[in-house]
Amino acid sequence: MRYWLMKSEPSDVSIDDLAGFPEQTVDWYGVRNYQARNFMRDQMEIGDGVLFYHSNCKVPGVAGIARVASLAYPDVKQFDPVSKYFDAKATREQPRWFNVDVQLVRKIPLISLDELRRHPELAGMRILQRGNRLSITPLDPDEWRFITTSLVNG
DNA sequence: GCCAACGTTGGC
DNA sequence: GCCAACGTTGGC
Repeated sequence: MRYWLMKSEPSDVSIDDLAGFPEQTVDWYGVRNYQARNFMRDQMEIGDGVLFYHSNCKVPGVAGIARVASLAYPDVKQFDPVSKYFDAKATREQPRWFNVDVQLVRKIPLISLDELRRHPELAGMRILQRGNRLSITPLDPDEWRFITTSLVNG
C-alpha cells in the first residue's frame, strides 16, 4: 500500500468533474513523463491512496482524496491521431505510455499550497521542493496520515 | 503572461 | 555521449 499525489489541471479534470464521472472514476491519461509513467506502471496497486491536487489554477492545492482503482494499462490517447497526447512512435504492440484509473473517495475543503507549506511535518513533500514539476509523486505514509487526518479534520 | 527550472531532442 | 536549443510546467 503506497500513497501518491497526482496533479490535475482543473480546467482539464477538476474534482467536481471527477465526482460527476461514472463510478466517480477517471483514466489518468496524458502523462508524458517517464518517471511519472513508471510510478503508475511499476509501483501503483489497486487501493493505493491518492491526493487529488489542483495545479496551474488560481488556488493550487489538494482538492480531494482518491484511490488507485486499476493497475496500469496502455493510455488510449497515444494511439489517437487527433489527440494532443498522440505519440507517433507508440504502437499497440509496443505502447509507450500507461495510465491507471483513479476513483474519488471524497472531496475535501481545499488545502491550499500555502497551507501545505505552513506545516513542518510536510517540509519533505516533493511538491514543495523548489523546481519540482513531476505530476505524480510518492507520499510518505506520515505525510498522508497528517494531511488526511490532521489537516482534513482540523 | 512571465519566467525559472527542468526534460527532451538532435546535431556533432 | 555531450550539450545547446527548444518545449513544457506551474507558481506567481
